[in-house]
Amino acid sequence: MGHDETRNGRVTPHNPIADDGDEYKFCSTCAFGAVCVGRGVDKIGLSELHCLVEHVGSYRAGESIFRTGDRFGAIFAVRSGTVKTRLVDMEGRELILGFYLPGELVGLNAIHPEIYPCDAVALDTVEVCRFLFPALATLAMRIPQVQKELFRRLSKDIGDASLRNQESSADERLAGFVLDLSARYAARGFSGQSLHLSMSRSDIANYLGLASETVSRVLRRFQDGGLLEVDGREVTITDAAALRDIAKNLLHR
Amino acid sequence: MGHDETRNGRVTPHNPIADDGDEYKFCSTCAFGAVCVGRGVDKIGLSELHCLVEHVGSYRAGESIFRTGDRFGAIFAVRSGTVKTRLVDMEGRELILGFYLPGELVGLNAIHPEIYPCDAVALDTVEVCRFLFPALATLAMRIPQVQKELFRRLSKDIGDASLRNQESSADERLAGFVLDLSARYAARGFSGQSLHLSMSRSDIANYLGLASETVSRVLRRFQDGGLLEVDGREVTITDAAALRDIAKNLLHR
DNA sequence: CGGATTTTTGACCAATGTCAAGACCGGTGG
DNA sequence: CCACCGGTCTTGACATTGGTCAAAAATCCG
Repeated sequence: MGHDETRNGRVTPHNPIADDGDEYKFCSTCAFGAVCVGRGVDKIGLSELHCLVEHVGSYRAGESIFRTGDRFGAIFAVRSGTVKTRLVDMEGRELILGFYLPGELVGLNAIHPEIYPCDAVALDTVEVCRFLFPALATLAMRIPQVQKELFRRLSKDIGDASLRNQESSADERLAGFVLDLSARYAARGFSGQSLHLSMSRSDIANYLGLASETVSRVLRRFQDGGLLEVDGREVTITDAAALRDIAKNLLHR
Repeated sequence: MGHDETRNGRVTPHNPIADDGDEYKFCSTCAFGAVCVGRGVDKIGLSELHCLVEHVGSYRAGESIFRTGDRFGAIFAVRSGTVKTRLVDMEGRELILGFYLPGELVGLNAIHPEIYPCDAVALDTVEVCRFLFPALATLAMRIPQVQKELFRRLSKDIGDASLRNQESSADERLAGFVLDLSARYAARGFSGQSLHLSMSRSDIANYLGLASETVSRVLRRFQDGGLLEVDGREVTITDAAALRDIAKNLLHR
């Protein structure tokens, strides 16, 4: 197979993977880490949460974790790899809704319609934790921190999604995109300095509402301007301040 | 004051207002209507929910229901009028995040940061119900339907917001905008045929990521093409099918 | 190595933004 | 009642960003 070779050596930022945790520690990059780590969930609550989780995968690049129209039954926390969510319209065009890194939750938008309203597709080798939603909701009724964490995650996704809607130039979008990815890796303890884009240029373009040619051109311009180094899908940020300055109009968090 | 004169006569689609309901019926357009109406919430749960609500208002056009940075304490259901949420950046430019009609919930994006991440501003005379969030969350731990309804609303907002992100032409956006408003009025029992835009052209433009001039021009073109009648802020849809056809690429719900 | 796919680059063009002027509309005060 | 005023809306002329098309280059993978 060879797709998990990075697990043997040093964990690199290029293929971050959450450790498995145990009943008391839980996965360090886990979606519910905040619930468990140092926030006083009692051991019983924690182990109940742990019981409810099921590790699934690996998925290979291109495989679906769920598909549009599937009955909603669970939300998924990414353990390793990157997931994209997308819609495909009748003409076969794709619309990318989001990218999910280790520690992030996929499927929260499916609670309402009770079917998954999009596909979730692995961009590389992906492992996830599955939380059966009815069980999670039941647990949330007994453990306030679980309920709170769910509300928090849902609310955050609303804020993030609505912030993405602002009109802005290609430069702003790209700068914002790179900084956002960087911050999200950094938040989970990985390098925010140099990052691997698991998605194609056209996925990025689609997600940002641009043409893939534009993504290429802007990245090149950023590189020429010394803001970052681009080598294929490896990106190293060399002037974060300048990027932030370009993206500043995207009034973030 | 005279700002609530419409309550005396026939309720018009131009200033829809939710009725006050009672302990068992609840406001007919209430945010939690679905919880209460015909879904088997027991009378105790219902009256508890009712106790927790506080009617506030009226706000006049331009007044704020909450402001960016205020400590988060409550979510608001619009009872009458229209609310917009917006950010204002350092240069004083506005970014419109959304419009809220009677029956819709404002403030769900504030749960996560625990402060309101935007202003909520009345566009006309507005009345709201205030739900103190801690109390609501507590109630949600005892009444499954309340919890479920909260999850549902949060999840729906994620879906709606992320769907707004697709790149699309000015025509598609405008057609989609009008149809969306129309459907939302219709869902609450008001006329979806003819509607009043409580917001200025520049608010619409800002929300859709367009210039206000473009909004004017597209509306004019739609009118010339017989798709709708525009008279200032009054819009009557005359060819919904054609509008749907234009907006079809925005793969909706 | 060879074919497929992705990415880059260039030339061109259209959609939409910007700027500016004028029309409209509602409210106010003479 | 009318004239004026401020804001909003519309319309026109023009500029610009970024999309489209096409081809070359790079990369991937068997």
